[in-house]
Amino acid sequence: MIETVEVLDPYFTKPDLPGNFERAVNGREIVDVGRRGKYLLLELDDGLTVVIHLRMTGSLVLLAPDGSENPGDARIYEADRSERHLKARFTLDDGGELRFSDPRRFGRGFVANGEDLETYFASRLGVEPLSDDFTVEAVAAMSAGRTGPLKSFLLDQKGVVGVGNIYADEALFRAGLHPLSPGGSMKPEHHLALRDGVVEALQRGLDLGGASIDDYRDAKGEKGGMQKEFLVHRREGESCVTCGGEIRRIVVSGRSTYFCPTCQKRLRRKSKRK
DNA sequence: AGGTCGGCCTGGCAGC
DNA sequence: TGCTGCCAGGCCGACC
Repeated sequence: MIETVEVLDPYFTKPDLPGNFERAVNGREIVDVGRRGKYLLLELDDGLTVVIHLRMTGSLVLLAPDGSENPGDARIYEADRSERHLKARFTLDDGGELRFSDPRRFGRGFVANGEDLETYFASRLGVEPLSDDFTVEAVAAMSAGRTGPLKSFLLDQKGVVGVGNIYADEALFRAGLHPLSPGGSMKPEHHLALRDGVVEALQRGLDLGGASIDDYRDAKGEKGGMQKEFLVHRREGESCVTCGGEIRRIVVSGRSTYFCPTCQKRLRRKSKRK
């Protein structure tokens, strides 16, 4: 049970007021924990759901009641580290503590009922890439007619959810697709390659516990290992693992984008039928 | 309507 | 040393 929640930075609940968030959460039981896209969900015993988005630098760390008995533990390291940027503290009745901290103040939290949440997600989020719904046909359907670059297509959460800048680069490299290729230029073999590239890149990230470039830590305060295995991301000037050529960096829709010009061939826009 | 871009934020770092 | 300015990026709203 959550005994109390303290919102220490009103930005966390913006545009709603911290008091509303606190009143809705205080004294409630967490009956389930879930996720939709990049949104974390804490389902409460009265049907409401706490929704938290970490954005880039937010972290949610669970301090166990016995955490302090184990100096040197990553959780303790993380507790110290998060103290400076602590935005919300959930005090649990077992003596544990759930902390949301965020140096850049981009992360947000709010409370919503099931119906509102469905509406909220329906207008923003598409298919889960690690579900059975992420088929070749789905990729074909959602990319059809798109003229914008593939990179933008992957970053758009209304198509596939959960893919951010890192995994978009890694997925496109795995798929052998150029980030500037128009979404609608893909043929069936490219739909398959892109689907597999996205799934492989995300699965590799999960296996390695995520990518900790600067801030990312898991709920126990541990770093991930994905950043050590980037194939292209943040590797400008380094050698391609496949062909040995030079990795390039360009900017696509305002985001740094890394790719291998040799392995990732640019597709031409489909010409209109006469 | 799809696509693009700037703004929100702050820490870290390069450059002077 | 200390200042300025840029970069990082998920999402949103404004604009074309």
